Formats: sequence, structure tokens, C-alpha cells
Amino acid sequence: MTHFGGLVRARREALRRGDRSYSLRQVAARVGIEPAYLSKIERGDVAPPSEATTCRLARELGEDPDVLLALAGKVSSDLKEIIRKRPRLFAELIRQLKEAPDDAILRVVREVRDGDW
Amino acid sequence: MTHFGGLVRARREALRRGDRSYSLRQVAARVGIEPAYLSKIERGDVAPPSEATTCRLARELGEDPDVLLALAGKVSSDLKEIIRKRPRLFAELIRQLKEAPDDAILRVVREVRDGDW
DNA sequence: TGTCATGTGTCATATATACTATACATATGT
DNA sequence: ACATATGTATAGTATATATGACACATGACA
Repeated sequence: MTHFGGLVRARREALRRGDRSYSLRQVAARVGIEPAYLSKIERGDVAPPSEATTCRLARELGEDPDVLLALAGKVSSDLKEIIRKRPRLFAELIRQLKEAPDDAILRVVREVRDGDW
Repeated sequence: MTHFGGLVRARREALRRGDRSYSLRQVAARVGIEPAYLSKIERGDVAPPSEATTCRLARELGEDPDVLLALAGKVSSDLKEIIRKRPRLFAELIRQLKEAPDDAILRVVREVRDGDW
């Protein structure tokens, strides 16, 4: 399992090959954090940043925020909000799907998307 | 919307009508926290307790932990864990179901339960 | 009427979270 | 060779989170 910082560094260096502006310092500046902090994040020297910072970072790097948040050990607060509003229902559904294979879940997603209620 | 402490107090006092051992002090002792702390929790004088404490409290009061956690503004960490393992899939599913009526979600739950994969 | 239990007010604190600021050594481009 | 940019080491800090300890007033009960 790749750690958070590893992915960030890999993505940043990949982008940098085509664009000089993806140096640690410049990315840090655009994301709104100190370079020293980003450096530590990329090397796993500190815990992954807050949800807000993680999302700005994902955006900057063209990564999926949910994936980056997951690597940070977090779940997007908008998802949490949805669950919190109907805890029993969502808790049961999610636990039900714990062992389900990807394609089974995808089937459900599509079904729900196309379903008319 | 009832607040966390309100529900806890209501539940505790309800139980207490049939069982003297549901005093604030005794419940606190069984749950493993200080009475003063439980008092403040019930009156909303402090933020709801940690996930672990909330779950022990739910257990003691015969409440659904997911519901109590939701009132505490949290989502059970085992649910988060499930989502974190397949963030894209679950994120899409949950957002898809945001506006779905309860019975539509229930239908999905049943379908998944009975589904064979 | 004294003892014990009840709920609560006040103060204190440990730990985690989420960073900033400064300074420095090395590398790069001109 | 020199100015500038790069990544990093070290130290510090603000805020939130999650409680504990102790004292006190009131009420029940025997």
C-alpha cells in the first residue's frame, strides 16, 4: 500500500517532467502551505494534512480527492454528512457491501442511477 | 433535531424509571467516565465524547451506536474503513443515494443481501 | 437528624492535530 | 562564478479533542 506522501511526490514529479512549475516550493505556494511542510508530507515525516488541504492538493495534482483522502485515512466530510443523516440505513448498506466484489457494487451504482423513484 | 446529550439523558431517565441503577453516577461508572463529565455531556455543556465512549454509552443505554454516533457528528470507524478501502466506488454509490428515498435504499439493501455473487 | 447518594460547577490537563518560521546546504541556469 | 531556486532540518505554536479531580449543594432514606 502506497502511503499518502509517496503518491503526492510521485504525482508531482510526474507532472514536473512536463512543467517546471511543479517544484515542491511552487506547488506548496499554490496549495497555500509552507514548502517545509509539503516536504515533510511527501516524505511521510508528518501525518497527512487536513481534509481541506488534502483536497486542494488533489486538485493541484489532478488526483481524485476521495482517493487521496482515503490514503490520508479519512473520508470526505460530505459523504459523512450523507451517512449521518440516515445512519441506520447507510450503515446497513455499507456493511452489507463490505465483502461484495467491485462489479457487484458498480451494478448497484448503475441501477440506482437509472432507477426512477 | 435532538442533540446528543438530550437523547442520552432522555434514554437514561426512561431506563431509570424501571431500574434505580440508572443514575448518572452509576451509568458513568459502568461506562468508565467521571460523573461530572457525563453530566456535562447530557446537558450539552461539552462536545459529545469520543467514538469509543459513545459506543459504550450506546451499549449501556440500549441505543443504536450508529445513531448515537451520528448525533455526535461522527461516522463509525468500521464504516469509514470499508469506504477507505474502495473510495471511488463507495463515494459514487453514497453520493448517488443522497437524495434517494428511504425505501429505495432499503430495496437496495435487501437486493444486495439476497444477491448471489 | 445524620448519612449517603445525587447532579453539577469550576479548574486543570494530556494528547493530538495542523500547521508556521527560519535557516541552511545543495543544485541549476546564465 | 554567481544569483537564484530547490528540498530539507530544526524548533516552535495555536487550536481542538477528550477527558479527570475535587468540591459543593440538594435530596432521599432510615
